This record gives sequence, C-alpha cells and structure tokens, in this order.
Amino acid sequence: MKAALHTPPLKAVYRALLREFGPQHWWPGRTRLEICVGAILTQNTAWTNVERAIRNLRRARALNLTTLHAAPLPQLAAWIRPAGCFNVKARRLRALVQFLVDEVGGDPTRLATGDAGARRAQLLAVPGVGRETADSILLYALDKKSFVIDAYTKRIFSRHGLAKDHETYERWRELFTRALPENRNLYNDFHAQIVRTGKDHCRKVPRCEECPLRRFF
DNA sequence: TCCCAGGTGTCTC
DNA sequence: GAGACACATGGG
Repeated sequence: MKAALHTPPLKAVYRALLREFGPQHWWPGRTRLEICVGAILTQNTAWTNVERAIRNLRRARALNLTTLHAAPLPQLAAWIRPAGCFNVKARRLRALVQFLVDEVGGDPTRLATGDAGARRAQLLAVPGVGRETADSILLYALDKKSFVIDAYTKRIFSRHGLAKDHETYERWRELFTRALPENRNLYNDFHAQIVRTGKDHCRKVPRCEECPLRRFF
C-alpha cells in the first residue's frame, strides 16, 4: 500500500465533526427500498432534486417494488424527472428493481442477509450501480459495514493532503477502512458528517478558514 | 448565463 | 488504465 501524504487520526476527525454538527441520522429515507431508489437518483444530483423525484413517486403511490417493476420506462422517467438524467436513471432504477425481484423475491430485507462482500459484487453487476451507489445501499439500506467514498470525501480530504483526488475509489476506501474500527454506526455517521462538512464549508471556498478539519492537517 | 450537485457507462487512445 | 463526454434538472 502506498503511504498517504499525511495520515490524520480519522477517529479524532470524526469526533470533531460530531461535536461540530451533532449526529446526522442518515440516510434520509423511510424504507430500505426508498434508500435504494435514492441512491440511484442522487447520482451527480443535488439531494433537493432527489426529494422532488421521490415525492412524485410517493404521490403516485409508486414507491413500492410491485409498481416500480410494472411501470413502463417512460412513466418511470416522468416520475423521476426532477432528479435529472431521467432517461438514464429510469433504466438504472429498472435494473436495480429487476435485481431485487430476481435475487430476493422483491423483499429488500432479505438482501440484508448474506455476506457483505458477496452482496457488493452482486450490486456492482447491476447496470448503473457503481462503487459509491453499491456502498451506499450496503451501508444505509442493508446495514452492512461498507464505507462510502463520494465526491465530498475526495474533495475535502485531498485538499488536506490525505490522498490525491484522482486516486481510485478502492484506494480511498482502503485509507478510511484501515484507519477506522470496523463499525457500522461509525461508517454511517462519518460519511454523513463528511457530506455535511462539504455542504457547509467546502462548496466554493478552496480552503475554508472555518473548516472544522483544519487543525488535523 | 454559467456552474455545480451525495455518479456511471461508453468510447477513444 | 486514464481522460473526455453524455446524461439533464433545478438552484445560486
């Protein structure tokens, strides 16, 4: 393994963020299925737009596997339109729903059983489910210990020298999982804290003077 | 008007 | 393997 430029005490970083923001109580979804749907819809999209799309699905009483599975692709696209890339995401959503139907008989709870590594491989084989989406589903919908790396993680920690932004997803994930105890609640809230930090401090300011992480780097 | 947002797949070299 | 590009809406 290549050495990081700096290896900050990530547990202490998390504690600092927790003090700053408080527990984030993620994911903002009511059911396992809703979290899976949100994970697809949020790809390269602001969460406010995802909420609009989910609201459309709920209003249409389509936020269930039976309706999602039966819906024609154009209907699916119309419901999720506010989330952007709606034709692409409709196909991805359809593929994920098909996987859930085929693999666990339409019961996402059954997906939560079984080995995390094997489930990750299965999810990555679904068209439109990449590493971040798979890890989000594993962690937040299936309660598996799978750390999520996203754009905020790379942006924030590359600015502080943890690793280069262009390093691979798996390399970033390895940096965090090696430095942290394997704990689902920690993985869950740490990622949420990172997103909160990104939204509050790092959107447009390259090196925010008020960044709660500054003292660690 | 332009840039960005909790990515992924495809194509080209 | 890396980089460019398409997908597309809504907010600032």
